[in-house]
Amino acid sequence: MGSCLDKRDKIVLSNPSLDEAYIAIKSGISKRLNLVIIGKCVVDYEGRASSKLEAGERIVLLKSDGSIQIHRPKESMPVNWQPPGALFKTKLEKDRLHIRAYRKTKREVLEVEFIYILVVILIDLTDDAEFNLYASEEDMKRAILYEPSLLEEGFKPLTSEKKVKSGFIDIVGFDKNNVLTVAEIKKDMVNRDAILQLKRYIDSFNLAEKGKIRGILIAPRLGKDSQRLLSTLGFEFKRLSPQICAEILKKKRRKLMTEFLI
Amino acid sequence: MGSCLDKRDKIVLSNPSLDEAYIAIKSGISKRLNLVIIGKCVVDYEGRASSKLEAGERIVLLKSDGSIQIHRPKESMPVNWQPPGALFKTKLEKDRLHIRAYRKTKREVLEVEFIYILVVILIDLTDDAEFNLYASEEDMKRAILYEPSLLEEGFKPLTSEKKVKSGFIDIVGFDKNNVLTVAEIKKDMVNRDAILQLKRYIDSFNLAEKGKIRGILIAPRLGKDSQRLLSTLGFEFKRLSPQICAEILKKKRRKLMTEFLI
DNA sequence: TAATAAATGTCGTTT
DNA sequence: AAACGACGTTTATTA
Repeated sequence: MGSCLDKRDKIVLSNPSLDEAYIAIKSGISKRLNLVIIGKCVVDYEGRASSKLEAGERIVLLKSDGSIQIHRPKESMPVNWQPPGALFKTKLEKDRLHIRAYRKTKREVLEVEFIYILVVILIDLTDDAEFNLYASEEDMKRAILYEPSLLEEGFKPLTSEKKVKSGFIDIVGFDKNNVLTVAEIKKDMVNRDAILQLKRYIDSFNLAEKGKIRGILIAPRLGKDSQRLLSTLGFEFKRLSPQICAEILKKKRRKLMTEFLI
Repeated sequence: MGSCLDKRDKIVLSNPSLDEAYIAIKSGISKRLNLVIIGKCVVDYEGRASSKLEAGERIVLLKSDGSIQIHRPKESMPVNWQPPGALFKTKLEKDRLHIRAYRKTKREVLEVEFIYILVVILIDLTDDAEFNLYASEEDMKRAILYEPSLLEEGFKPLTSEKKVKSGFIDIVGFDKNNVLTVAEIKKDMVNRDAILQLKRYIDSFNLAEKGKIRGILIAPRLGKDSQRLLSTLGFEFKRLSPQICAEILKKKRRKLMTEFLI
């Protein structure tokens, strides 16, 4: 019935016939778009367990990575789903629109059988943003500059960012024995790349200094395989979780607020 | 821009202005409808943890029970969410449409800040259907270990899992005549593969024992073609439905709870 | 590929 | 509201 087609790869159908919906959904799946389908359906699942959901009106999400979720009007979790990597097939049969999601690896099948459809949306979404739980690397750096003992007792940071040939160094300062110390922060596990990056930074200091430089990798975890490379290069690892940094920053904000009020 | 209003309590807006979207969303929240909002947004969460998601295009689901989920175009789990019982508030400010979901009990706040909106759907969905989940093979095994008579009167199971060369045996024990008994569970029909798997398990016992071993296949059904192979190998079939196991386990949970209280 | 541990787990049940 | 267990848990990491 209602249909809107824009410059963007987007189609919105309101109260489509099953035929119209079928054509749209089939094309959406083949184009790997994201689909939202709202309608009355029956859902069957067969795999690790089996389930049967009788007819009712639901919101179905098909994502471009091959994941599917069936949402009832209540409850935060989908009543049925299939993780990424499922293969979608759709067909029109006996006045029902079927969507199947297979997962070969686990031998799981999810089938949604639509009796009528209220809305169909096909849309191409762009989302490359970073998701930071607790604190970003930037936040971790801020926390260390505010509370240098997070890195080590007696650590004295220099300017927050020092440019060297190969990029920007996260943290530069002097330890309690006044030894030049360079640190690289990672919000996830330290891997080979992070260690080599720190090496490039340290190599870019001039030769005279190089012997006296401490290299430290700061991260919540050290990859098992990275331990050896770390030792080889003579670097150190300091465990620091984004959670703790987030709390330090929260405390800092509170402190600033209090001081302001005095 | 595009808008469709039908007899049913349903509104679909395609490419609305933030003002149009705001009016619709506000009314949808107050009427406790289900909302689907697609658009570019920034998401902040502060509560048990904290998180920040930079701008990107996402699908946001607001349900009538006060739950909210933000879905990125990939990944089956929402990147941010709030369980049922949250309080939704929306406001228009500085060319941004804000939606906040508070959970007083856990002191959690989720904020979605829309930069532009591609689609808004308000819809009243009806879904009173029953959802039935039937047991998995693992559940069937648990049920038999809890209530061995499901397999046979007088059956005494041994350890829950016995490792043999070819894998793990589902059930091992002694029958009422103290004959060693090995059972393979299938939640569907018994087929050729299941029977041969049981054979491999039994073959992996040492020769001296082998003569005295009973082999039993436990499943809701026995495949027509499998009867002959079963007889040839001297195995038996015990009908057991996942539904019954599911009920036994439910009873067990209740009983454990009661015993705990004594 | 399988085993193990953590999760803003969620969900139901009972205290 | 808090505690405990189960889940088609999911997700990530390690062997």
